[in-house]
Amino acid sequence: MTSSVPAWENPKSGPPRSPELVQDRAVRTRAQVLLAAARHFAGSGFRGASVKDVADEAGVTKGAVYFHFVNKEALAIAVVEEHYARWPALLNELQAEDLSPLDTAVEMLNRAALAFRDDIVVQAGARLQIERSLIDAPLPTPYQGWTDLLSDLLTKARDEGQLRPGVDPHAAARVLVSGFFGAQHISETLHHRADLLDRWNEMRDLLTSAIRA
Amino acid sequence: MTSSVPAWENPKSGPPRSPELVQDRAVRTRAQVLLAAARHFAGSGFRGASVKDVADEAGVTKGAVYFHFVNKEALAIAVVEEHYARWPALLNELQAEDLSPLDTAVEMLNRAALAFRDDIVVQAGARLQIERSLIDAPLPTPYQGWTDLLSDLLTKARDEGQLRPGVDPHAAARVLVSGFFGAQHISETLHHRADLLDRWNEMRDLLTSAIRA
Amino acid sequence: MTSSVPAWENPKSGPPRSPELVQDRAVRTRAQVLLAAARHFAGSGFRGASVKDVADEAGVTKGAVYFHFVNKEALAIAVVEEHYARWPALLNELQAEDLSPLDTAVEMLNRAALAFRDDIVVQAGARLQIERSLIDAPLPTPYQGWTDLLSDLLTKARDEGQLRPGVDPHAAARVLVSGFFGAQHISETLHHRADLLDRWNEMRDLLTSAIRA
Amino acid sequence: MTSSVPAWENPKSGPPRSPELVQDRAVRTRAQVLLAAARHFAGSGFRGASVKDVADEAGVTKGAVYFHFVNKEALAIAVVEEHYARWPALLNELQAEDLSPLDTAVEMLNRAALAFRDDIVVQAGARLQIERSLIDAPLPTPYQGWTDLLSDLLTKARDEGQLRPGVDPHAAARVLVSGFFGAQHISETLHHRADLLDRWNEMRDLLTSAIRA
DNA sequence: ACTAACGGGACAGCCCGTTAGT
DNA sequence: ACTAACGGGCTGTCCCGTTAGT
Repeated sequence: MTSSVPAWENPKSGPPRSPELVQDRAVRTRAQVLLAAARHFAGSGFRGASVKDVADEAGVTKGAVYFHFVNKEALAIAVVEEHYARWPALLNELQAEDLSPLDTAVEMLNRAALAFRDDIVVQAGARLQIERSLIDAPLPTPYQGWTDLLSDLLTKARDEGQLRPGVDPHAAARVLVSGFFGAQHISETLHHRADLLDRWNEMRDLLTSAIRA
Repeated sequence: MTSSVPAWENPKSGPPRSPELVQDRAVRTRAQVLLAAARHFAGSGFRGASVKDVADEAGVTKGAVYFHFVNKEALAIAVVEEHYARWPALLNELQAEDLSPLDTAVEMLNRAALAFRDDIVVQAGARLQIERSLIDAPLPTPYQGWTDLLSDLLTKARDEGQLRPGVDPHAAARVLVSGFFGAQHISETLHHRADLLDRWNEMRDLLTSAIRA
Repeated sequence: MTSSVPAWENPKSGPPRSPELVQDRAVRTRAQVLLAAARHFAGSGFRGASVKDVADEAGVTKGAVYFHFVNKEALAIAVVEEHYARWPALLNELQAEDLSPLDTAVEMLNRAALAFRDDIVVQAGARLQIERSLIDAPLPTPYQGWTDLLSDLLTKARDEGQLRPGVDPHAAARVLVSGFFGAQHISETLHHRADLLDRWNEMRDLLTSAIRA
Repeated sequence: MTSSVPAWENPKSGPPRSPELVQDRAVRTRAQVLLAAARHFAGSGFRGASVKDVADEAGVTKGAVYFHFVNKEALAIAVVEEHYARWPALLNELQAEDLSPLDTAVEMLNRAALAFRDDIVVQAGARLQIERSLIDAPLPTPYQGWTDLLSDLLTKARDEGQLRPGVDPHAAARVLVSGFFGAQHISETLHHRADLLDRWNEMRDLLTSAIRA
């Protein structure tokens, strides 16, 4: 009853971004810079965050930042990729729990809501995606991975008779993604995501009542 | 069966701000600047659009811009207020059509979708609201006017028995707003709003199937 | 016996570079900046002279510099054009003296030697031309104007029987230009142009003894 | 009839600087770096060439460059010294051919023209000398070695009656040097030295016709 | 009511040189 | 003998806002 891994954006293996970076101090520095960048990008956006701010918060100089990242855009890309690296990991966890496809889909979003509330890298990635037109570098296409994943799971759900007749799995997937990101964004704008879970629960309950058989 | 005008953000529309602005060249210049600002804010965001860009597109110098607007933030505020001035007008139109409260609510959103697709001022206002944390000036609280309006209409609809039992009008209003803005934003990000109407129709159909009695 | 004006690099009219720039303070500022730029370019070269240095010496800020010149390259171009504006003026003077073509050619170079020794703009232009490969902006082709002018004059001189038989006017013109700039450059490098006139006289005497009939 | 070796700038050529550099990998690395530096200095000048560029082209890291050369200036000095090491070698060759002093002088310059056209180290050295004021390190005085050599040879030529009466050997030497470097520089600027030999032949023919008895 | 001109301050990006590490 | 990593500093550019001038 578990579903196979869908095509997510970043299927290539994890930590060792570049084959070098052998000194362990370096990986620590890089991680610090990345985290500092996430904090500032999340708080001030791409233009609002200066490289010096990031360097200061990371406790290094700009020279060190530019050793690890060729330019500011590369910093943004790294943060966004770190954001996307969260979801395959989360899916792996869930597949161990042996849920139905529909429950897997909903639970993925439940956990994602938690991540959006608590994980600064996830928040930064979301904000950078919103500002992607200001960043002249090719970020991964947003929402696509989520839409594909949910389409896949909902198609399986339909095949197993879990969906109300007449519900198109692909349309439902798009609606779930739009609803999730809309609720998340408005919660962030109005209440710094303090009510994110409540808002998502509201959204989820209404949508599932329309989708579930 | 028509519903009263709700508390919207900007009820103080009316005539031009200062009486001496009635000189016709000045008002024309002001309008040109505002339109140019809308275009650049919509396309490049608040930080990405420079005052010089706006002035050039309006065919005036920066000095002229600063004659009409004390600073860049004032420009943004003016655009956002122009955005919010659209909705009371739209509501007035609809009330002449004598629809039920639920249909009024849905039709408001249908027309708003058209405005988001076609009206540069509406688009600019939406983008500025998304970037509101970058603009250190008090923009009107976003989403609130829409939520209040829809809450009002849905409450009326419930009183008239149009809602499915157990549906909370306030929660449903929040969900509608989140769904609308989520679908709108994703359509803008992925396809420059070309598929906005399709995406909104998908969203609307699923939500109304859960809400309508 | 006077010769017509040859095709120099910059035959377009003089001072009013751009149609605007109406305030007289502005033309003064622009001239100050240009002179300061000439001084620093002559002394430190294109890369060695910073825009801040130039602004400081001109007594303005970088912002003012960038109002008059779009970028550092534009500053260099302006200096070089100012350099080239010297020669048509000089030629005009000489034509009033009714010299033979050959004497006109030689006297042009004599006066140019004085200018290279005393005129900071001429010196700066020469240096920038030497460093032209570092400046990614299209400077006027160097040496060409001088070669064309001298070719023209020497051709006239040959037609009047002033040249030793077998001397090619074009080759002689190229040799004169190379000899002049070589002597000028070495004098600058070794003695800050203190002995420029002596070196040029040496060069000129030897060359004319080979050229003159 | 052969002439003795004149005082050239860099008589202390000889074996490698420090005895422990004889480790073969080190000398190879040093040579690679020097060649890479010559290429970049010739193409981009002293300021335009970055140490990182040089290191990359040499296939090593900046640290390796700084192991062999204390700073960027030392790199430039090494290239210039390598440039000057060419001429004594060339003179030695010529002295085996048993030419007259005047022919030796002219032939030295003929061969030098070939070197300026083909040898990147010679080109780089020439360019660095032109930019010497930007390099705050004491480069050997340029042109002096050539002038001394030619003065010596022309004095001998005069003593042997090869010079036209009234020609000062020292002045003629200075003129030859100026003419050579002027022609070389203009050929480089206008045609990337493609016509260097033609231009030098022109110059040489005119000058020798004025000098030779 | 609007323009030309200017001030001051930031920011991204590089670049030279050094040090920790091997 | 050489590399990976990092520090500090500077420069060109741009941008917001103001003032002199008309």
